[in-house]
Amino acid sequence: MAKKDKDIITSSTEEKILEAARVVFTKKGFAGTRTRDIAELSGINLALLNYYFRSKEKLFKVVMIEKMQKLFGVISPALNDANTTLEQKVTLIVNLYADMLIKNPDLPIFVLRELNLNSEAFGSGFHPHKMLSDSFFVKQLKEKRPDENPLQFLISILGMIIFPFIAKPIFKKAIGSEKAFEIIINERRALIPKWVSAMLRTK
Amino acid sequence: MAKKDKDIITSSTEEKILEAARVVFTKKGFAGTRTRDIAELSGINLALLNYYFRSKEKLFKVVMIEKMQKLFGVISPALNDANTTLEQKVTLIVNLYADMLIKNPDLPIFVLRELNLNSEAFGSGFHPHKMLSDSFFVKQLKEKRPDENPLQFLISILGMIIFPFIAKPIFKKAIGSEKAFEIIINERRALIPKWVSAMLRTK
DNA sequence: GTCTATAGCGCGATAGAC
DNA sequence: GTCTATCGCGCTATAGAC
Repeated sequence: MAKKDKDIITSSTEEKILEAARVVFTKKGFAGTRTRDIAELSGINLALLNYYFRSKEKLFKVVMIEKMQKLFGVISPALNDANTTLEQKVTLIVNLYADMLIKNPDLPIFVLRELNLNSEAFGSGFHPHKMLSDSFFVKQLKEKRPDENPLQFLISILGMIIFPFIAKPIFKKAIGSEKAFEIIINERRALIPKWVSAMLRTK
Repeated sequence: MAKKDKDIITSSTEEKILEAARVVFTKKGFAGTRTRDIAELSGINLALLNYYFRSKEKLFKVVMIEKMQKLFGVISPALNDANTTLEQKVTLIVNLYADMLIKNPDLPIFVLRELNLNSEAFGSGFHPHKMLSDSFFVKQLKEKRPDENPLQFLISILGMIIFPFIAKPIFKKAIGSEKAFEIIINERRALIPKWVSAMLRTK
């Protein structure tokens, strides 16, 4: 037991800081965030934040890794299920993302924003591209479409379900309320699998 | 002639500052940018930046409006051409975006990042959703698919062509070089129109 | 118009009492 | 562990000479 039992008996203060950090970093990005705002929101003092996490950057990295795992880990079980067809996997992936992203609409723009701003700083440790490329899903795509790059389908599927959350500020006015946005997303749960099936049938 | 001829005889200094501002703001975002960096890159002094643009924020807004027009304006002529079919429009839109985004790969993440960070600050003046919703392209979509929301197709088409540029840091390692990325995008010039045609034929 | 110098403030981080 | 107070730096913006 190398890590003590910090995972089980989580320090309440540490968790309060983390929870506030998640909110503020997500909303304002790393550069736009002031540690004072995190301290205030968590109801503790600025000094305590540095006592627990040493620096703004170290605190950010904890949040960033969490968020990346959330964004890419969600579909991991679906990608590698040997007992489902290609079409079933697409349906599952789309629905898993729809569920998770409706609850966490800012997650994709947060992760992709920070990855683009700081290309190298967070490359270590977590490799989403391997998770995708080595998946059973990609293997099935190759079998069905041996002459095409499976990445092309992958990009399209992820783009169709994730992009609306990133481009929300643009479509917001065309859509109206938050509720209307959710209706659009919920419609896509059925539309995208139907579309992808059609894409997989083209010659 | 209300605007003088500034459009023609552009002040060299002003343009030098603007050009540097485009580079730095795009790379680091508004919050991550220091006006000192812009001054240094443009080869002028920090004071001169404020002399021409009054403040960091005002300079940013100039750049932001430019970039938004570039991102959403490219397809404007294609969207409203009364003499092309739905399929032809899709092909044109995809190719116009591929051309422009290969030359400006950071443009989408820049605009969407800043719009998401500052939802209200840049809403005034430019309304991409109207450009899209009121277009002849959407009218044609409605005719072909009267029972479906044309926005659903629009989101998918834009997502398929724009998303890879936003998610580049993720796929980068799976793809390899910059050249390989461009090959993927160039393949999509033919793939996406073919796929969208199939989508439009589904029942 | 362009520069140097600096005002004035807000930031991340720390010292040190409790 | 938690606080108050403060350091020291770097930022945007401006004053003022040329």
